Amino acid sequence: MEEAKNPGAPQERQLNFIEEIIENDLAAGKYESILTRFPPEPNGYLHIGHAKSICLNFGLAQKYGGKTNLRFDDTNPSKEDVEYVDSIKEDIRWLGFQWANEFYASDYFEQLYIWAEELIKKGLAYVDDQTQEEIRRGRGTVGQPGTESPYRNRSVEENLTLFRMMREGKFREGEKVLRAKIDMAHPNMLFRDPLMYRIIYAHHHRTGDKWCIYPMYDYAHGQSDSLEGITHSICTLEFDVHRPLYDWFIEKLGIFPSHQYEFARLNLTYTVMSKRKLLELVKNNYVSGWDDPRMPTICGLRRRGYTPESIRLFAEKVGVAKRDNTIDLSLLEWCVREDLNKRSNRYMAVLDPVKLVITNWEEGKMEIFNAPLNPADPDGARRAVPFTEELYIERDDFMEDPPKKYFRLRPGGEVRLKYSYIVKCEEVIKDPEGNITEIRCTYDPDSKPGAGPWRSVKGTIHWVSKDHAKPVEARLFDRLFTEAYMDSIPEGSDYKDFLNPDSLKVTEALAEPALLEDTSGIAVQFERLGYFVKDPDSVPDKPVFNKTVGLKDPFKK
RNA sequence: UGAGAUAUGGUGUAACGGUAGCACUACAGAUUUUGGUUCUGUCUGUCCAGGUUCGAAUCCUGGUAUCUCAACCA
Repeated sequence: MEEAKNPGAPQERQLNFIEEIIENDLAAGKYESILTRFPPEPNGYLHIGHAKSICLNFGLAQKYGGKTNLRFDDTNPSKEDVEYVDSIKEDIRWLGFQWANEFYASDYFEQLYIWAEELIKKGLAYVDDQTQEEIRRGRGTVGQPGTESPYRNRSVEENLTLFRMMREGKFREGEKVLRAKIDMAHPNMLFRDPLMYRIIYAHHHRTGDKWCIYPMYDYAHGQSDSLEGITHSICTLEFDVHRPLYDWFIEKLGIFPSHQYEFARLNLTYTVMSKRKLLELVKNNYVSGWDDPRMPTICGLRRRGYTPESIRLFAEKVGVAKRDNTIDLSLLEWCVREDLNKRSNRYMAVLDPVKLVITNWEEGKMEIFNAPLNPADPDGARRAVPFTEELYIERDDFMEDPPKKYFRLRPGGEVRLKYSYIVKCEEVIKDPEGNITEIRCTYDPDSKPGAGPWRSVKGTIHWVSKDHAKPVEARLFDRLFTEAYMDSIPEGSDYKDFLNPDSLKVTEALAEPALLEDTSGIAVQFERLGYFVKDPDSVPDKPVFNKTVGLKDPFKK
């Protein structure tokens, strides 16, 4: 006998580069335990890209026995709102994570101010009177060095006085800023005397009107990390240019040396991932809200039927690296199917019903079939499905003139009604316009499951009993809601038509009204999922509107 | 002709000088009470050019491409 190459040993998952850094730090005794943080700005809802970051930060802490803080980066009151902090907290909890502390950058405004005065006293910061335009010009370009501000060499005393007056509200917005004094010719643009404070007269969602000067990101983030004792401050790639400045403030202040590490942010095919654009979709009513099932937001995905487990699985599958990436949407879809398929209950529902009458059925008779709630668990819970003379089936499960490989119902053909009898189509009834209104069939009494030998036919389709079925309200069916939307989109329409809520049409029927409350698994029953909002800026050369997931399209090609 | 970052199949991600592996996708076959699920198989890859070495995705040199940075956003 040949020996197995890898006897029983499951392959260990490779460490990503951040895990490697952490393991090295821990091994070297640099830290006793790690502390990470998730630092959203409360200016929008979290999306699938944030989910990657959340899973990374919280996941790392879990893996290495550390903790994670939630810190709202609320340094710009003109863009932020409590609505967003509430939704962010809800989404993180829903994803299954618990933060050790809930902090706000605004908690540190006083300390940050004290440190600013300290830097002024060290001659490392100054108040600049230049206009925004002058500052911009003075910064130079990527190719050319900047020029120093005429106010750059004020005395420490004057700077201190002016800065205090800024805090006291003695100046108008834009009149003065506090800048770090570094190097106007530095090759890294961020070192050309970056702004530390600007004047904003806006109501802050937490500090109210206490402040009229607000720290910039670069002046607030590193120190906030430091104050909390964050060991590994993980952010996306575009901040890598900021890292030297992050380190500079920490070094000049001589405070706890948090370190920043960058990974590549998530991009998904066909998916808008910019907060700005998502906000636009919401504000202009192209979608019903941040939780519209077509949105790539966490709450949108939730309404669409995605589970926390599936999103966490996705985050694990996409990996963590430093190169720019565009993940194929099919991976996300695979993740829900993977999760839902093995544990969700199944019910039959008909989206676009057409009546099917059993002509040789005893009038008034009802038979109850016993079906598994989850076919993957045949010994588990079961449900009762009533079968009567009049049924509904899916309109596209019947074709009068089917193509070669069509397995479902056709004139004279046979098909199995899932969990029940085999029926044969004997007659098709149409209205004057030629639309099919009724399909008349005979059933084979010997094909009853469990009674007699099993007979196989090529097709099996789902159905509901007409008199037992219940119309379903769209709002109860977020998953189908999406599907119904999708089916009503005319081919070639651009995204604005695509987003027209008036195009909604839902005509489902469900066998067991009592089960309405539990809609888990509906998506899987139909083996279909919808799509994200297309990027408004992308050219719709290849629309993906009607792609069906997991169910092969027999008419393709 | 500034600085920083990154280059491995269609898409992601491993391999840390020693057989380029895994996942998604696609395709093919088997099983199947939905064409789903499950199982099996197949296709496609080291940015380029030199060099070091018995041996290079990996080290060296030189190119090339892509991304980020010139907000009183984060």
